[in-house]
Amino acid sequence: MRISDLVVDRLPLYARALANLDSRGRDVVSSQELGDALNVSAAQIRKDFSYFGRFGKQGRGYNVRKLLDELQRILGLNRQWRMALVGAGRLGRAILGYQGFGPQGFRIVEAFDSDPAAIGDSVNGLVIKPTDDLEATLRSKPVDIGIVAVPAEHAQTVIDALVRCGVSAILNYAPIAARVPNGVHLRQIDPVLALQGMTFYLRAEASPK
Amino acid sequence: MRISDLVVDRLPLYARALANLDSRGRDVVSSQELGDALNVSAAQIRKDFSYFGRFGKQGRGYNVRKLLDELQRILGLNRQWRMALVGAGRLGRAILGYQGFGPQGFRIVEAFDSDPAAIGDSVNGLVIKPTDDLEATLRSKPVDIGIVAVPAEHAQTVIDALVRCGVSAILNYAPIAARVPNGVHLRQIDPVLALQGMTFYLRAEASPK
DNA sequence: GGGTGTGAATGAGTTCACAGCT
DNA sequence: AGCTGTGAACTCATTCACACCC
Repeated sequence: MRISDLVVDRLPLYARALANLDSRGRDVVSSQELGDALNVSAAQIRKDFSYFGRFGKQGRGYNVRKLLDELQRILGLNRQWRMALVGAGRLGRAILGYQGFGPQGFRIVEAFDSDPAAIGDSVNGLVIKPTDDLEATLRSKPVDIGIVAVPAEHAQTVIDALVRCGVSAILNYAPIAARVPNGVHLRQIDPVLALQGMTFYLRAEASPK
Repeated sequence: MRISDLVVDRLPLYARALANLDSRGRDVVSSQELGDALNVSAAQIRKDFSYFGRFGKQGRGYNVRKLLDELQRILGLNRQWRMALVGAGRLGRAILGYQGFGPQGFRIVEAFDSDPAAIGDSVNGLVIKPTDDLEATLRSKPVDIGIVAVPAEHAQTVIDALVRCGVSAILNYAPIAARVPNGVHLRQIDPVLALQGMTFYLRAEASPK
């Protein structure tokens, strides 16, 4: 059975909320309560879970620990994921320094840049390699996920190279509408787009008369 | 008439593509061609535009410059937007240094942090003020948009403070499901969620037998 | 009583397909 | 001939509402 992207994208949200509850010692939760915390309807949550199994107990709710385990298994969060970063400029270095990936099992194991001034630098214990070596490096030591933080004009080229190395999930920070072949997953981090999506409403509301 | 969020979120994408075409000297484009470049169907694009007016010419297509102007007007991109950043740690400083906001009319005009060691630092010509002064500062010199880059545990408090100051659009980098009152717009930048949405598929595909 | 799991009903969003302008 | 603009058809997603179980 085909599960919608929208459903899949909500699962990590649920997992995060459950991890919070778990760390606070909570052991049972209802779809209602979970939904209130996440701005999602209780019915939505129950339906989403129902695609994967029956994890709750009628009259009681869900066991937090058990449900969290299930979600982590479903999402593949119970293992380490190896990532390669391409582009080690300002943005790339901020990504390298970001402390939020590790605890969630995401580890950057290679970093590339094409600027001779950057190559050889050691950031957070990782030595920056020349982008020219990307294909050779990733073919001998594959990664699961690619992170693209190069200027817009080079992003598609880099993405194509990653795909050639068998990377089938890419997190792209460059502001372009990237193309990837079927079977390759792509997510976009694009703050400007997010801002522009909001100014539409500000514009409308800011004119009271 | 009520326009869907999904439509609004595609408009900036169109605007960006048109700006590219314009800068390359192109002056007419069809919905087909625009769609091919963005992985959106031609019908979708025509329908999206139709909510706002009739911008094309049958048999010819759209005038790039004119359509871009219309979209910029609709999205409010033809003016400057004042933003306040809260949280000037690693992430916050990377945001302050990001070169992509300015050219699109987004300017960070205030930066706050609660760490005494950070307060007073000058980053990119902007002096970091204590978060305690946030409300006083923003009440006397309002901003349009707030950017939140504080640790998860403080994010909701900061968001509430911004809302009290009349900020009605917030870009949140903290990994929480934030709550905002009706009429306040919120977008989330959350790379970990994006990654976790992809590992679901990797997990499934990685087990061939 | 309380809360899940789930078909059925509703609602939203996208695509179709074609009339009509250039 | 070519491409827009748009109702109508369709597909996909969410909510409803209730049988069922703890």
